[in-house]
Amino acid sequence: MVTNKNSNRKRITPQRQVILNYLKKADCHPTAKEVHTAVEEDLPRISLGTVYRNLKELVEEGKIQKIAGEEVRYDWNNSSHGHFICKECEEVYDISLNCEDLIEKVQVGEVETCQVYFYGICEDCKDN
Amino acid sequence: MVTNKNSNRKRITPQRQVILNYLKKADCHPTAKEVHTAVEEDLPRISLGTVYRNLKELVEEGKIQKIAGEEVRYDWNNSSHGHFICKECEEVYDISLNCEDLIEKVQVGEVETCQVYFYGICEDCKDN
DNA sequence: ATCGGTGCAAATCCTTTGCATTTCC
DNA sequence: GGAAATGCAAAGGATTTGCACCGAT
Repeated sequence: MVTNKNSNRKRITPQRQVILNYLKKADCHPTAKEVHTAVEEDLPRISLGTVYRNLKELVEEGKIQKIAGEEVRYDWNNSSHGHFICKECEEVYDISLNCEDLIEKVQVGEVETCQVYFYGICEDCKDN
Repeated sequence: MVTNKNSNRKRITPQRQVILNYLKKADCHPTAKEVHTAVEEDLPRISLGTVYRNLKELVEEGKIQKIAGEEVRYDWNNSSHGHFICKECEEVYDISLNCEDLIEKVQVGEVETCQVYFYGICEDCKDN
């Protein structure tokens, strides 16, 4: 089930490439639909289904992160960080933190990825 | 937006009561559908829509937690803790940890709730 | 020629919602 | 009595999937 390096099963398609590149450059946390809209500029014929398929695989490969807030969003940057999600405007902010300390506490299994979510009202919304 | 003690707007219905009691007693992390199936024993006519409505309100009141893993699950226990989610069997384990330390790092807004997820393979699955 | 990936559209699944009815204060 | 909650069924939205076709090895 694990991808075998010797097998040339997985292809790097332009679609996959464009999606990953977009997520790398984007300093936001787009939804699948937003990714689709964005990559359509480069690949006008790309379908939403393909975007979903590629996002799923990129997550499984660990190249991107899936953020499960009120809406599902995606994030490049597999470095250790959390997310603050504003209940008001639904904006997502990156929060740098060290997950290693947390992972140490886990005994029930081997941790592959760690995600931290903070929910609240962001400063911008509080000021209004 | 905060529930006003003087207003008698919110009713404590048997449905709400049964749902909350079930979550309190259950030492698992049920999905909405599982909650529905469970409470049907006490309230045979309860609808899935009502379960969703009540779960949503209980989350907003802070009485229960919504766990957004691969599937959405619910959890009583508002004490500070995280969840380990097994990629293989999808079992959810409680991980006790102190969120306060994490919350201190957040500058972008006031944190109301904090959730920590660990993904990996649990010991049970690894042994097989 | 083959086999994985794609586009398209239909199907599926989860959750929300409208509305008539019931329930509780 | 009247607001709020319910049950039911329909609607909505996000994601997945089946299938014929395309493209790279």
